[in-house]
Amino acid sequence: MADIESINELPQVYQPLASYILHRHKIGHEKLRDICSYFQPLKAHRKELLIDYDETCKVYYFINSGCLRLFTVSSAGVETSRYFAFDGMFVTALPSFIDQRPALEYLQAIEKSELLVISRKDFFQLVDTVPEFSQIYREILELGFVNAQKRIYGFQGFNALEKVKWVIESQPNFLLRVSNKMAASYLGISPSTLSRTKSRL
Amino acid sequence: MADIESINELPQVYQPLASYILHRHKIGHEKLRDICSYFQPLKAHRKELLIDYDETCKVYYFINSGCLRLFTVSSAGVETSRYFAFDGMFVTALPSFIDQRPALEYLQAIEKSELLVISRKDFFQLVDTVPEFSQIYREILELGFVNAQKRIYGFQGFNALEKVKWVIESQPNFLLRVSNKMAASYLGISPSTLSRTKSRL
DNA sequence: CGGAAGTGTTGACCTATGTCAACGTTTTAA
DNA sequence: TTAAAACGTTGACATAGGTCAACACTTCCG
Repeated sequence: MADIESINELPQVYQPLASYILHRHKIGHEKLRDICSYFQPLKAHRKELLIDYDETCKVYYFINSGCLRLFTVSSAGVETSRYFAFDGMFVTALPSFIDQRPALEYLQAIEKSELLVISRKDFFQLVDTVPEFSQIYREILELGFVNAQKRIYGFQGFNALEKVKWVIESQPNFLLRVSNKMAASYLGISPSTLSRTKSRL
Repeated sequence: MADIESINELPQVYQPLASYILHRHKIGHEKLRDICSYFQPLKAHRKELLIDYDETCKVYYFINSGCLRLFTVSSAGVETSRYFAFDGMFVTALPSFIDQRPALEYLQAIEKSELLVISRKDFFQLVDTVPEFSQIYREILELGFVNAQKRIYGFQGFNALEKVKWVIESQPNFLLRVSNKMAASYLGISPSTLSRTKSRL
């Protein structure tokens, strides 16, 4: 049980990440420590903007606790929520992170959050030198892809009621954790309609 | 220019794939030949089903020429088109391919198509043994993820006119190559609305 | 503690888009 | 080659859901 013990040797702040990795891969605690050493703890307060619209994204975030949201604002000033990431998940403005072009979206903490940050340079160095981490990145991409697909297909031709049922089904805590307004902008319906729909469940 | 010449040494049927790889990576022609050797040519006729709903997907396709479509059919019998892949693109029922569970979608050739097929086993063997191919898989996933995101955000809150403009902008040949009915089911609008919208452009 | 700002809910009304049907044209397949 | 099926377009009509406004409740912050 060396791997399990090795979690406890690590500083508290790395335990969610260590747990994330060990949950997916057999990995020695040396390597685990090494991976963790590239991540810096960071606290973000409610509503803090982590990536701005024109910014090129240079880091990846892991969420120890809290919630981050990716969103855009249309020319008419309407916010559209793209994605919500919760405790124990990786998140960044991925297209910008990959291509090093302006994000064209915002990344924001919507609750007080405790994060780990890794620079893009270190991230890809881990990807290129640690097979287990390369595998983790692959899994993040696979999961991201599959989730994006699910979202498209979950929405395609669905009416408001079906969308709400779908989100309750696929992310049971979502409506409890996220404000109606943000949830509505995620589901692509108006707050009024979301409110009316929930009352009819 | 050994790499360029090496394309011409390969059988005709592998040239689009070789071109795809060389376009993205420096790679010796030995390795290139080796990669190609895992792919088998396959012809598909118009409307041929390559993956069925309950089937677990065991292969990846590369399209030499033609067009493949991923779609589902609702309980009410309504088809929803999920994705169209054209010449020079990789495509499969990815969630099923990754997790080896039933596809829950159909993969169909909508034109007479010339394909290359690689088995899942060989695919992942290449991923695990050829760094360039691992990189290619990563790029497929990244692109797939980014495209899926673009599609979500391209659709979020857009009306019919905006969706049509968006698809013309992001995939100029799409409406020329795909029937109105399928295009409509991809855009999440009715064929009537698509027809009316196009006449108003 | 108290005023201000933000949020959720609900009603009234309006509009974009869906449904259905008719019709001519194109494609399919024997 | 031709009959049958599928498709694209268009009109008439129905409706889900958007917008806007009012109001109560909660949260924020000086």
